[in-house]
Amino acid sequence: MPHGIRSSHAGHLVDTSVEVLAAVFTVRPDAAGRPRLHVLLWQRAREPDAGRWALPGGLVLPDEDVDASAARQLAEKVDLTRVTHLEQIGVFSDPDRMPDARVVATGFLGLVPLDADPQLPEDTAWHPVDDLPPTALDHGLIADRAHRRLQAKLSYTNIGFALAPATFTIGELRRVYATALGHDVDPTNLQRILSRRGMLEPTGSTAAPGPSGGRPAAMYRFTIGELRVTDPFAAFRPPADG
Amino acid sequence: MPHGIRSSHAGHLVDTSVEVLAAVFTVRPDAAGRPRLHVLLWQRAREPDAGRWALPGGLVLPDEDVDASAARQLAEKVDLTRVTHLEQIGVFSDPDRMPDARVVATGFLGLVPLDADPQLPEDTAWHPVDDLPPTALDHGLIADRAHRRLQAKLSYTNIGFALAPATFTIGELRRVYATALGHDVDPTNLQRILSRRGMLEPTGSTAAPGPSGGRPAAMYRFTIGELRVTDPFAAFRPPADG
DNA sequence: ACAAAAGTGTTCGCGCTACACCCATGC
DNA sequence: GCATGGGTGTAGCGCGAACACTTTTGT
Repeated sequence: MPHGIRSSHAGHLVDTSVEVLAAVFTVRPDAAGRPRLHVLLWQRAREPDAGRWALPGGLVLPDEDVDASAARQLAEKVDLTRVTHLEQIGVFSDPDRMPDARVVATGFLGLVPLDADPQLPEDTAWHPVDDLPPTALDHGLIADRAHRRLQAKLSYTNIGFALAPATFTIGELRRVYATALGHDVDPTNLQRILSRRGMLEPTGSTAAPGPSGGRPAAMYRFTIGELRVTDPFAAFRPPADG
Repeated sequence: MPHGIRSSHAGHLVDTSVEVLAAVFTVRPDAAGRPRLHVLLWQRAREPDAGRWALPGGLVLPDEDVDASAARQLAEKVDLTRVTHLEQIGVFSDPDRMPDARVVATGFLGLVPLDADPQLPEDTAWHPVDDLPPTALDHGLIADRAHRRLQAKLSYTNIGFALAPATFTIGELRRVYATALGHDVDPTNLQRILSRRGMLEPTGSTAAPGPSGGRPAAMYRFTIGELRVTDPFAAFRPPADG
């Protein structure tokens, strides 16, 4: 097929370029010390939308695909190396999403575990998802879509592994799930559902109790370190025998 | 930000261009008269991959987003106007997916109802999904991903509306679901599941019985003509009261 | 009457929620 | 002992699969 677009649009010459933008989520304590779901944003210094907060990302290079590009730019630009999950959310391609340039963006959902502590650049910070500052361009929309994808996948996949620390107690895992979902989660059921699905494994060791005592909690880890669909069909399953 | 990529790759000058490719499915009888799930393909006349079968699509124009572009190209190039559902599947961006040009493709899942009868161009035809001819480039991969997305969504959304005719009997709808899923479906359960979810509505009229008799079937239609998630959460539902 | 096709009723099992109850530790 | 937090047991229920049974037509 063709060798690129170069045509007139609204009066000036336009190339189509391709960028990636990642909404990277993690669970960590907010200013008040309560666990919240946060997104990584950096504050734009230049127009368009100078001063507003943007998702990390940038142009895709000629020798990389969009997935590799997203991983690379998170590592290079905001020093995120422990991105435990990264998946495409969709293409954002409104012709007017950026002024004076045609840039088609691939949006990503990224996840960073609770026990990672990346050194963020000066202009970069975690922001609670339910209290975002003014966002640049369509980045708020992308973050919202990614957030909803995360919430949905917590139910029918093992995606929690990517938010949880390497090992954890059921109570800690409960707080991660409750924070990401935005509502309380019963630790009993969390235990049993993930165990039945074969996603949870005791490490054998136990955590030290708090200052006021309490039974020491058993430590667990996820058995699988990549996304799996654990609950594929609700209705219209294939019949029992062949 | 930027004004397009123009850089050296593997020795020659490359622009990044953006195309859409749609895997459009429909249920219709095959040569032997049995209902099968088909994909729309056209046979390439030129290199690369001349003679192989390709998904319909093409370059995105400067003043349209990718979704509008996919709809437009299906209407213009293969005369598909009754595309009842069209959704993004993902971005296919391997740097070497096309020789001598950098083209990033957005893949789509498209659906055409059973009672549509588009006039296809000469080089274009429906092909059974489980018996595809040699496909061009990565188009087979895109079709496969779209097919799996369709199968998954039949379970937890109302996406069947986009494959079914405007009105139908439960038996006809059963054949549509069974064909798209690749296994038999119990008409009793199909009825009740879709009815409980509020997706099905009797028209009041009935279909004429076959030549050998039988109780005349009631006609139904889908209540909603766009995609809805009807079965959102399996596990970790929000608690009953606030 | 009989065959054919549609629709209804019923049983069963599984998975998830909710909640009561039992266990282990620090003070 | 008692408070604190972790883990176990269990009842209930909603949903879906499977299948027997009834209804309505044509021959």
